[in-house]
Formats: sequence, C-alpha cells, structure tokens
Amino acid sequence: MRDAQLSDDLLIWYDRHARVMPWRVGPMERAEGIRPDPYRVWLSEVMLQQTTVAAVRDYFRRFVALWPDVGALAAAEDAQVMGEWAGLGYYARARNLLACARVVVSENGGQFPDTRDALLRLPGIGPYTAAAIAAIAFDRSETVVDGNVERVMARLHAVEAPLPGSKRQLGALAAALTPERRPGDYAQAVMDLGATICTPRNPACGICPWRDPCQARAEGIVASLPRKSPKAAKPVRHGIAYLARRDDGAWLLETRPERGLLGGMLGWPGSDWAQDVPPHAPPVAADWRDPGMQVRHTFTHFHLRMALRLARVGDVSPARGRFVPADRFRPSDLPTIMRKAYDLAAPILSAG
DNA sequence: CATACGTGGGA
DNA sequence: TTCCCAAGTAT
Repeated sequence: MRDAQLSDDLLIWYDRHARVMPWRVGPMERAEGIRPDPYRVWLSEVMLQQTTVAAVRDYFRRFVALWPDVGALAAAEDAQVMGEWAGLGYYARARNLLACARVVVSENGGQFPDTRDALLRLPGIGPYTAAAIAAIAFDRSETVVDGNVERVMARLHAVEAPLPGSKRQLGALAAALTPERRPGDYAQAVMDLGATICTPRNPACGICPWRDPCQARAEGIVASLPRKSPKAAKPVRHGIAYLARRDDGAWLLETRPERGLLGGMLGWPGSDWAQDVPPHAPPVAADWRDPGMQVRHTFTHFHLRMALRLARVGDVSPARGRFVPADRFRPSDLPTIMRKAYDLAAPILSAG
C-alpha cells in the first residue's frame, strides 16, 4: 500500500472519530476557515507533555480563563502561575512556560514563531512540541513523534528493536507518512489512534483503520511492541516535613529553589530526602510533636516516605520559610506531596 | 546516551 | 500492592 493511501485512510478515520477537546478547532469552525490559536496550541501541548488528556482538561480551561493570551500570561506573577500549575507535575514546564511567554512578548511582539526551527529555540519547546505547534497552528508539514507515534510505527512496521534505541528509525518511518495536506489534523490523528485504538495494552485492532497494513498484526506480535529496555528499580528515600501553624492561623511555608525537584513550588520546610533522613534543623524553635504520620508518595525515579512533625507556635521568627496568613493560603497551590501532608495535618492543627 | 523530573489511573 | 504508563525537555 502507498504511504499516501495510509495517511488518507487515517484522516478519513479522524474526521469521524476525532475527540472533542477544549484546545481543538472543530470541523464546523475549520470549514469556516478558522485556524487554531497558536497560544492555545502551545499551552495545551506543553500541558500534554507526559500528561494525560483527562488530567490536562481542567488546567487548560483555568489557564485560558485567567490568561486569555500570551501577553496576559507573560505579565502574570510567577507565584500565581506556579500555584495554578500545582498538581499537574513536571514543574519545570511551568517555569519554562512563563519564560517562553515573556520571550515571545519581549522579542517577537507577542507572536509565536511559525516554523519548527524557530519554535525549537524557545524554552520548554523540544522536538515534539515544536513540530506539533508548526503543524497544528501553522499548517506546516512537520512530523510529530511522541510515545503514541512511536508505538503506532513500531506496530505498523513490526519494528522489534527496543526503545529508546529505535527512536531514530521510528521517527523516519513516521516522517515517510506525514502528508503535505492537513499535516496538523494528521498529527493529531496518529496520536488519537495511539491513545484510543493502538493502546499499550489491549489494542482494539478489530476497529483500527490500519488493521490491514499492520505488519505486527500480520505476525501476531502486536502486544509485544514496542519493546523497551528494562528500567531501573525505584529506591526508597526518607525525609521529615515540619508543619507549623501560628496562633492567628498562618502556616509556615517556603518557596523551593528554582532548580531541582518541585523547583519553584510552595512546600513545607524540612529535611532533604535520602536513603536515611539527612541531618537537619527544624525551621523554627517549637514544641514539635510526632503524630506518627507518614506521607507515602512515588516520584518518577524514587519512592518517598515523608514523616511529619507538627507544632502550634506564637509570634516567632522562623529560620526558614515565611508565615502565610490563613486568608492567603490555598492548599491547591501545593504540589501533591505537600498537599497530602496538609490533608493529614490540618485537622489536628486546626482543632481547639 | 543516561538521568532527573510528577502525578493519577488502570491492570 | 505494585507496576506500568501518558501528546517530552533539559542537562
């Protein structure tokens, strides 16, 4: 079968099965010549990096309501943007999002560049996102290669070499299929196919638009592809977090360093996290209580067990962090690990 | 090329 | 419970 026939078949499938998403331009609007807003395409693609559509939906809606265009976002306070991103994960994305918005406004008059190469130079935009924005927002024939595309190509062409070594080969196979016409729809079509039909487990080959040309299906090896190199086991790390509440209801919090885990996010002062709890001092002198509570949380590359220490304090000066008044503290501004600690501690520190 | 970087849902 | 995984990027 010719490559052009394959991409045509997928576009026909996409026209009937495309999922509705807040950042997509529907068929009706597209028929009226409406193009996707590059700002919304960019924002959604950054949020979708390593993150499911279901998790992104409400964050995307909230962001565009608060900041309708790149100029508004560029003018936002760092702390507010980080707070709105809280819970979505990979917080370097939020820091880069702001940096990118400010570059676009200050160096490009608020217009996103319309080529893959120019987009690639912006913070937080890598090969995938640059191609996605160029194709979807600017109708350029660029090839998007994400996890979905890799999986679909590995199966369509029965590539048995394991990832990540096979990335280059899978990218070349994807490029050979990218059409000149409707490249943005095609890009989203392959990803939709991977997300809904050609899934990692239990793929729905019976209703796949590419079931006939699929080589892995012909060979009966769909379920085993793509092959992947084995992953390292996650070690367990331990730490202690200190939750202090002042008599007037204020909470002792700190903004974490820009670099590293949860960089730039609000959190409870505490020890570093290591195989054994590292030596450290509490953030403020107080009658610290051990409630026997532990927050268990799994990050990308380790499991964490974070023990809690709780205290009620008077009008003291902390060595670390700052007291945030109760009426200015939103638990939703906390990354999930820190919010779990709050959820455990709040009932105790709020009582009488 | 390998590693750091979050989270929630599903099997 | 545990493991895997999701529209990747930066270093």
